[in-house]
Amino acid sequence: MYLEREKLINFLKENGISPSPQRMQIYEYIATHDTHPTADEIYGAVYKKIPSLSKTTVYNTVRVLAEIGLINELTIDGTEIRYDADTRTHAHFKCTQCGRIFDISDGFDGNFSPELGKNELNLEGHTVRFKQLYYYGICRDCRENSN
Amino acid sequence: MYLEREKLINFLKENGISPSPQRMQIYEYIATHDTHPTADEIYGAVYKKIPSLSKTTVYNTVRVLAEIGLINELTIDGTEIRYDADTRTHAHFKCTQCGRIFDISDGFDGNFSPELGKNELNLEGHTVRFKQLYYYGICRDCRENSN
DNA sequence: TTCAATGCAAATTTTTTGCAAAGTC
DNA sequence: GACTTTGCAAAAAATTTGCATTGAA
Repeated sequence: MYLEREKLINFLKENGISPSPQRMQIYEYIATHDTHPTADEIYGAVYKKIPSLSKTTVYNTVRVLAEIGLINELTIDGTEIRYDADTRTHAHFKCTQCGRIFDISDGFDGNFSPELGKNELNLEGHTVRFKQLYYYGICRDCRENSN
Repeated sequence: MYLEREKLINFLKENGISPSPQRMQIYEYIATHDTHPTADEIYGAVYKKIPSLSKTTVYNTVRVLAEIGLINELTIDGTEIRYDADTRTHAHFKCTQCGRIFDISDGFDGNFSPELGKNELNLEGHTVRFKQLYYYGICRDCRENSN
């Protein structure tokens, strides 16, 4: 589902950016954690492997990775940006109690077109490049724990 | 579509919060501007009518208004929260060129259930209270101006 | 006079910017 | 050697917090 090392290196090179250890590790961390980490969380984890890492590099890298479409930015929170290496269109659910963000494979009505993101669409005269669907509520765990 | 003065006062009182001039003006500003203003923009505008206004009061007020459901928070941007007094479920389109945010009356596929927000829904075991659909792209004006 | 609401100042959090040092082709 | 990438430090932007003052019932 996510790019493996070989393909990642090629994809980066095709887009004119070099596969530095920092970039490889940052992408790998995002791709292997479905927690939709923030820049700070990415930094905290990758720092253990590359102690010289700076937050500036994390911010630079996630911007570059988002620009070439390797990851998506999630703005489900108003005050921090989260990153997702699963670039197939899917929705997200945020539990307002525990704060966790869950992937939702499809809109609840079965109509959250999974093909968007590849094709441009026209919406009331505007050209759509991308969309995000966010749900908010109480997750299963929090609901059951409160019983 | 938006609460007029009388109803606003009653609604605030019903929810145990007093209809102070600050709260009235802040709600009125959001309700009469479809620009989805940020706290800073609200402050800049309401400050002209209430020069003693502080940003803390703006932040306090928008939190309270959101809690009682008078306004919605938009997190279409990752780094700032915008406010919308139209609490009917509808989508938003953000132009990545000019930065403006447009109301979209309905999802492009006609299936963005307008009744959500009133009824709770179950989604893969989680309890949904609220949802937001955000589109990103180039607005009509920007597209035509670039020709 | 009690409690809620406001406002100032400082602190916190997230992200961005300027620039020098290090690495790459 | 030119160009890219990194990392530090400082700045900027958005939001929150502590607390004293004001205002209303």
